[in-house]
Amino acid sequence: MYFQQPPVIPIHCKLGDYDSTATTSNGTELAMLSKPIMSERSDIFLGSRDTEFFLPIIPTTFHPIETDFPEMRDSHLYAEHSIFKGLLATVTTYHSNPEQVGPPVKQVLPSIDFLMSPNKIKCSTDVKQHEKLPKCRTNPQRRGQSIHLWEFIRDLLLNPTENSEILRWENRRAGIFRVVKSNAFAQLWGSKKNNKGMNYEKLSRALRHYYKTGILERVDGRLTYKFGQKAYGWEEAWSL
DNA sequence: TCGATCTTTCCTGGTT
DNA sequence: TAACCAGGAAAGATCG
Repeated sequence: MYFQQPPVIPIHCKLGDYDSTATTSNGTELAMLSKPIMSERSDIFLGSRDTEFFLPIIPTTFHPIETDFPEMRDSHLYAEHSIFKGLLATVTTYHSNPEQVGPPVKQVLPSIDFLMSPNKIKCSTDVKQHEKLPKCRTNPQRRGQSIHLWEFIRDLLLNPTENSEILRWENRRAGIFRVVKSNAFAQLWGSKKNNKGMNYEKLSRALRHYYKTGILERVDGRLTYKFGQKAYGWEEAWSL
């Protein structure tokens, strides 16, 4: 069963439940789970057993406070909490006794960089959302390496305070960006992929492959690229 | 196991 | 001359 609409999962995540955090461009904090978390129902837990994912740390006022964990298989209940848009991660919810309750339940969660600030959140009933998503290769052994190159670029651009010396927006609204330091850019990608032999020549070739798929578009100017129609998540949150 | 996808690597030739 | 761009070809890695 696959939930097309990303839910907010009302769990009580605390220090020790996650091994790293990320902050979105709008300041939303996310927690990357390091171990399965049991729900208040003993037969269900959220796990990172075969996939990695982030959970948004929702401000209390937006957190759907409930005394019981929602029924994982009840899409109606999930629809009530479907307030995020923009999906990247896949989450598998396991039942502790598969023979008793069936296969894992897969669902999708919002991108770490595509979350809207709480006051910008809009409810959506668009169940087709997930169809726009590319396949997400998630493997715990490849944590941190499964990201696609264009997603890596997008994430760098969405953290301008840390990465403006490497990548910089040329035209934020149009999705045009420029590589400031090509060597540093290639080394950063190489370190991400554990590939010491990466250089800008190779990296740029990979970028040019994106022209065919529509993830990038050609623009004039050296070291300048533009996100294409197939790229998502780079837009400013308030324009959604 | 196999096909699809996404790089990675190497290459030639052209431009800035 | 160095850095970059364009794109073909093939191989590697990973996934479903």
